Amino acid sequence: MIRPVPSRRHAIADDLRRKITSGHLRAGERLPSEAQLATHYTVSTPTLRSALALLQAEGLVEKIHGNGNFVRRPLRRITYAGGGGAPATWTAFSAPLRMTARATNIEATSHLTTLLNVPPHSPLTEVLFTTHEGKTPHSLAHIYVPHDITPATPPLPEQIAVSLADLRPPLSEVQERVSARLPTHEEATTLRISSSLAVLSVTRVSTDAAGRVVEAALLVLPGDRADALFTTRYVTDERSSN
Amino acid sequence: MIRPVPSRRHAIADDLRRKITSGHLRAGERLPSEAQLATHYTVSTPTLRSALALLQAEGLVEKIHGNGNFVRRPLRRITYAGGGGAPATWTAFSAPLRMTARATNIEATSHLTTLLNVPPHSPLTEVLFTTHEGKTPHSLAHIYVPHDITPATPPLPEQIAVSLADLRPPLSEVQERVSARLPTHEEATTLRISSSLAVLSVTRVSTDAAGRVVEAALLVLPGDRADALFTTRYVTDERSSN
DNA sequence: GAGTGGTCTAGACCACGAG
DNA sequence: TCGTGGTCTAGACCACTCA
Repeated sequence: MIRPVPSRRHAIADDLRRKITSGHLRAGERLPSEAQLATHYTVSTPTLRSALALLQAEGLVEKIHGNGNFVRRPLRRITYAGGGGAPATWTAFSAPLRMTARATNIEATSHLTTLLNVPPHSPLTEVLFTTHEGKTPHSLAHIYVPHDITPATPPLPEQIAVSLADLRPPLSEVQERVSARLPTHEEATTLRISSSLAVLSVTRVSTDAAGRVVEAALLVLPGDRADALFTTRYVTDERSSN
Repeated sequence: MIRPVPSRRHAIADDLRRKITSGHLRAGERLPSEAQLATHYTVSTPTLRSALALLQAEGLVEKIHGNGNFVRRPLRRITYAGGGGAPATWTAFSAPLRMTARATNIEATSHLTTLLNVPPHSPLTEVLFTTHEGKTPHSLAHIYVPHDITPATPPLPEQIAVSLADLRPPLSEVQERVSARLPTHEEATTLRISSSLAVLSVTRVSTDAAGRVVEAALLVLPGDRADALFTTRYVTDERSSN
């Protein structure tokens, strides 16, 4: 049942992977051109390219059109902390990364109406976040908040956190749906990842005590450097202290 | 910035996708052979195959070597309910699917020792679960339990649930780490999915009130038909400021 | 054995990036 | 402009499935 022929592209990918992980090829270094590699391994270009595609899908190699193939720098792993949590951890990323935000006012359409449980054309504030480590993007987030909840002033993530923490009917439930999929073309280019590298997609819906959806967030995290952590604690019924 | 050339393979994939979703090609139906499709679209076989690879990665098409390409049956979506929860929902899947289990006694090695926080060579019970809908596998789970916790009798999931629910130091914390990645070759063949289809990987660690790890589970779910749901409820402190 | 998909070749031509 | 990767061709041969 086990395939005895590892196929050339896997053999080549294994060899290159070993050279990368063992340090013979260093982070950020440019690989020889595909033509050179093809002659070195005595395979045709399509075969060599399929070998590189494997490494690209693993996040080990980054291809830059017209420039070359590069050993991907080992990026800091980021952990999305689920469960909302205290306002201090609302940004939900364990490490402080450079963050950019851009806000626009939109009207609810299609799936946003069902997600936020609002009538069509309701005014919403859409905030697009991206986090970066250096020049490389780390994550992508679309956050939607009903317009009357958004502070009129700059929509930084902390602002939203404060707004949500100060809600008069306080936040009562956070629901997070997590799925794994391949990125859309837009996500792949924005995150600078291969379109064959899996992404972690988190849809977060926060509801206040009155049952109103006060925030919906669509997060996209590259699978090779991000994961999500959910911790559930049980209060044992023997009301065990603090 | 927008690519004006949709490339042949995308055009072909779009056409086939439309035919599938619109019902012109029905679920379970076999597509024309790759050679026929290639002549129909007047492209070479590698080009046509790369178009099929796109659909395969989306979970729309299943390739069966030596047999043909088939329209994938729309499978029931399964939702993994996070947070452990009551024993009744311990199996953590919303729909009752056919489930098979196989148990073996092993000794803790490498990352299992760190995961379960036990010394090397500790006796463990490993249970391998697979869930099926009909003939197609739906999920894959490796569950590890310290040997002295496992009931000596058949290791069905309910048994484990009961064992954990009856622990004398009760279960106090469940931690779940979720990531998105491509499947290993073994996972891809076991789940009968393309190795380019993302999977959702959940590592669950359950700890009792004494701080002992009583269960570790490694779950693998196909990204095209599974997601994980986490719900966090807040006990609102009613003397909040106004 | 007939027909299917899986892998690979040895080129060609196009699109992009840097100098 | 030049070298890079991106796409595609028109085959060949192998491996698998089913009758």
